Amino acid sequence: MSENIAIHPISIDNLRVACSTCGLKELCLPLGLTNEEVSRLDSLVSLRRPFRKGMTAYRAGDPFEALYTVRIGFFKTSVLLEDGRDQVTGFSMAGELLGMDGIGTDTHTCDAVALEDSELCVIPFARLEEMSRELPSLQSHFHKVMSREIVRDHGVMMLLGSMRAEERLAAFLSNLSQRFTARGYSASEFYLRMTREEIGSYLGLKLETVSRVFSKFQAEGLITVQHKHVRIIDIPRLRHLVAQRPC
Amino acid sequence: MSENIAIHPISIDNLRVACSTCGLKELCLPLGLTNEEVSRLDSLVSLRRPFRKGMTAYRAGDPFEALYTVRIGFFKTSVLLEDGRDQVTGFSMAGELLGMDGIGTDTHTCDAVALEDSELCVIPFARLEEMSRELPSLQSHFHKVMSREIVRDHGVMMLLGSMRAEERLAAFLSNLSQRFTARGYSASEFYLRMTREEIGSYLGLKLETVSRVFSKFQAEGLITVQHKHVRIIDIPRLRHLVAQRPC
DNA sequence: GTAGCGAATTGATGTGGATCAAGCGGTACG
DNA sequence: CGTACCGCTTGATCCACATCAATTCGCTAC
Repeated sequence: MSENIAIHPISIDNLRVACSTCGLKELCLPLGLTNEEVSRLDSLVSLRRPFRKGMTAYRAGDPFEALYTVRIGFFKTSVLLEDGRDQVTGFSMAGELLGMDGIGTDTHTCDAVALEDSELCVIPFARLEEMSRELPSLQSHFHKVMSREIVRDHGVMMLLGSMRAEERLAAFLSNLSQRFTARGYSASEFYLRMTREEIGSYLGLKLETVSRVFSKFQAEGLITVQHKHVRIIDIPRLRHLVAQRPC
Repeated sequence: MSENIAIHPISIDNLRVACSTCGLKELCLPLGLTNEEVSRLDSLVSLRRPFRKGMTAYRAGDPFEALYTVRIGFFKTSVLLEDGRDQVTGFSMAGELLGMDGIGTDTHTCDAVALEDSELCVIPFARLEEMSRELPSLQSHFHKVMSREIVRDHGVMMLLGSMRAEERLAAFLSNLSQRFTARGYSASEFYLRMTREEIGSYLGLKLETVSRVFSKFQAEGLITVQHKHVRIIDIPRLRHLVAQRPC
């Protein structure tokens, strides 16, 4: 790609990534680094890849080479059972790190699929390890990101293991709302990028149940839903629904 | 406890840890390091702490300072919901790393409780990060361990989100069997350290259901169970039960 | 020994969410 | 412009697991 730099300024812009000028700096890998450190990251994160809706960033079984951060768009990750059942393990939005499942065995163990037209920054993992040996704050931040992924997974286990359908969906909506807020979007109004079936898979419910609970929440004046468009009317009450006593 | 060090030589022996002479070298943090590197670890992992059954290594909310590896014994980790419901997120046995949940926020997010008299090695985290900047193979191995924890969590999500009770218990037993094998114990015969209720919490089932499925497996000649003692009669068939078509 | 208690088993009954089924709205495409 | 298909909603029925309840087992204490 470097041969284009001098020739096509526009595609340069597309391919050249600079963490130092990226709007996601505060959410993404550079978090907590000094300006000087961030500019060193620029040499590490040198490639950006576009994905059309439905395209796969990596699949279970693919050799692991790089981590990815979501620059634009929305991804789901899912694991497969031999018999075809699959389980959505997460949804990733701007600034979030993708691909950490591959580090342990040098092979990816899940699929990452774009839920809308998206763009990922590519972070060659060997170089990330190298650089994090030199930049303690990068090392520290990377460890924190992995740890938070573990904690998030524990939250999902809690949800799947001991919450009822309504609590699960309330937790899901409330989590999305928080993450949109952190990105400067509305806390109360957003478009779902995933289908009812994908939500259901993530929450351990069937799509019909997801749909019914949406309708119930709407009937109770908690939210309005029209297809993918959700508006949360009463955020405190939604939060309160999570972790309610079983009756 | 430190006031005893100079006084009772025996307790010194108890407290001094040497990875280089530890039988768990092949399972634990030193995995993949050269002898020379392992001896550098000895200075890092300088403390061993005993726990009686029921004691807590750390609780949600505790400040995070160190990781732990299980030297002897068995731990469970669990997260709590405000209303008192709790979810067992994992069981840890010899050589496994504990406490990674705390890295992300410098605060532990779950409880770790000894299920039998146990011993943990203490790994001050700041020093682990320091040393892993100097020893690439330690860094790499630590990243792999964290990644595998994420992958394991995905497996549990799969289990909780899309398996039936029998598949869950079969997966659980088969996983225990594998881990005991890796530690040189029998693959087919072992003692459960946890109660039916703890198994149930981990698997998203009630203790009565766990008990019933145990009985059913026994009636089918798959295993024998007597309280905590389990003997797997037909390991291939047990494996086959996991990820069976839904009917 | 036996009293007391927590863990486990087993049976009877209840229910939350799955499954099956029908219909609708939106949209891609010939 | 109509047709086909996908995603979603909603209703009727079913069933896997939860819940409630009664014993039993095995351990610890005294």
